[in-house]
Amino acid sequence: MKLSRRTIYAIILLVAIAKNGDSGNTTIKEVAKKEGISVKYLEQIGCVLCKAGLIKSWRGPNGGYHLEKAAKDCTLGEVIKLMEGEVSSDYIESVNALSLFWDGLCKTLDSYLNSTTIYDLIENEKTLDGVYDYCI
Amino acid sequence: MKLSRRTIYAIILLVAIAKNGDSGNTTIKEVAKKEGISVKYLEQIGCVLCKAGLIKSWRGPNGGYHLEKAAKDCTLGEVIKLMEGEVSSDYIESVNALSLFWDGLCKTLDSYLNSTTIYDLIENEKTLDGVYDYCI
DNA sequence: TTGTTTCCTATTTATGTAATAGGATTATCG
DNA sequence: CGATAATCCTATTACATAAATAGGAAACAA
Repeated sequence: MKLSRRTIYAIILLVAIAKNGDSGNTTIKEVAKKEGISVKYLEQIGCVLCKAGLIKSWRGPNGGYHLEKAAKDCTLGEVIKLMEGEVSSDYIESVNALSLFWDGLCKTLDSYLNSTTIYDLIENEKTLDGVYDYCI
Repeated sequence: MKLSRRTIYAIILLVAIAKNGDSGNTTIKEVAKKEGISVKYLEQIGCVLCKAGLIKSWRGPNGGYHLEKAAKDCTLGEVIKLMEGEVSSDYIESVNALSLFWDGLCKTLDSYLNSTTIYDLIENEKTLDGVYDYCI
């Protein structure tokens, strides 16, 4: 019942890319440095996100990443499923007493994760940082 | 986002103990054999549950376990928290964009886990096994 | 051609789970 | 008392996965 760093890094990367929007490319090096993450490790994660079609990449100078779809359409459920893999329940499903409970748990989790997007995270962050979209 | 075997074994053990009720003691050996779990491993788990006050033990011949409180009052939240430990969120909490999301996730999970009890699991199992409390 | 970026693959290191092992303690019963 | 049967305690091993490191290949711009 925890999120691996791999997944958290992926989310951090997506948030960084989304924040830049179309104003420019986001590079691994830049994000890794700012967040104190290993460049080589974050590279691998960028690669996975790209293969899965969540982001689009360009190589070479001025290269980097863009989001493939709008931040509002990128759910955490999608990201987490990609990074953590399918919830392996091979053993738990063989336990009769637990199968209904487990199904319910998965549904509860999914509905929460699929209703939160990268866009939401950026909004949350703004609130915490005391930056608002409007002024009085 | 998975349950360790340790936790599943603990739940299996609690269910077995609850099923016996006051009709007799439940032993590790008996449950381990029936469920195909290592006796020595299940012993360790029984010990943890006992220390935490979820079950009560007697040693020696005719020894074994009883529930410490009613199966309806034994929530899975309690059991899972005990076996899996506190959800370690040391890193995730330092990520501003994720803190609100994480809080919400924990609340969602807790409310589901705390609303399911060992008693519920036994009822679920009965349903699956085609055994009902009443007949038409 | 040089430099900068993503991409690919292999290897190491660290960590925690699952299981094994051996014995100590407690209690029953003949 | 002595044999037996159960929980309890602690240490160690085996295994899997996560996290990180490493070296270079491919793509691209100036």
